[in-house]
Amino acid sequence: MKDTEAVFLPSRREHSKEISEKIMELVKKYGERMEYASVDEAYLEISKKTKGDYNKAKEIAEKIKKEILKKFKLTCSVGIGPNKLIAKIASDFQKPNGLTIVKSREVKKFLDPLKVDKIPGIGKKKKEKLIEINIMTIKELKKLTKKLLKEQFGEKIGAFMYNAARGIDEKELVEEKEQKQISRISTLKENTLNLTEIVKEIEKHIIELENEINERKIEFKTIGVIGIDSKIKTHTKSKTLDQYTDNIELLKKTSEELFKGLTSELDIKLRRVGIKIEKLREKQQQKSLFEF
DNA sequence: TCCTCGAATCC
DNA sequence: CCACCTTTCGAGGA
Repeated sequence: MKDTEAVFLPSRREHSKEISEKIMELVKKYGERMEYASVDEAYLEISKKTKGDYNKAKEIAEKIKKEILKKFKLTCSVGIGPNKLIAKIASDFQKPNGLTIVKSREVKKFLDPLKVDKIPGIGKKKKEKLIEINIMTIKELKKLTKKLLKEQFGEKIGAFMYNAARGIDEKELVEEKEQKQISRISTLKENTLNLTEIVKEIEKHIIELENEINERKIEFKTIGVIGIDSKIKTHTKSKTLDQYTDNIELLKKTSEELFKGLTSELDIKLRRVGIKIEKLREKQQQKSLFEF
């Protein structure tokens, strides 16, 4: 049984990605601009079309939901709001198959009673830290000063939390996001620190990366390896090359060296190992002799 | 200011 | 719920 599942998983993922792309295409026609947030999430800008009329926005949302249901037999959840943050929280509000509208003047009323972790970016850790100081809801979160939030959570995250609690989000839609890294990670059959075993596992990932690198004609400048030990602690090592490359042998060699360094510093066995390339760019035009 | 490492988040 | 994947941030050092 397990084997069967394993065989079907990759193809199913491919398939769902295809469907996702078709749905995204469909959605995009309803707005002015769209941001692909993930395989099953997108932001659609309709402010010009609706000119702030939420009734119009609602009609659009209903049409989208209907068309997706008809063409793909799938339901989806939609959130409508004055900015991406509110739209996102609204879309999470009723799931599945929801449609939540939050007008500008309703933002405060909508956010106040929600638990802090409804804000995207506030997960388990920040939630716990806030609970420590008796902050559970967004209304309570607003009692904290920007200064305190920055001290406790850092400059950027603190400012973000301060604004998010007030429904403030000025971020524009990003239509074309460029991917910044490609990684693969997997769980070992048995935990180990043995370099040969690890390299064997990483070999598989490198083959996958090689395909992607070739298909997309990209180059990378940084190579990183990651190990997660039996206590679920993360260990990483990375190396930035002095030039961009698409050399797979170099990727192999470098990752092995990085793992050599990584494992030598550890006395706890690794459970999962992975590899990543970052600082990506389109492969440059072949240099002409002249340029060379 | 860049690099490295790790934590946290999300899907 | 877990495994996997991506991104972003922060700290510390070069």
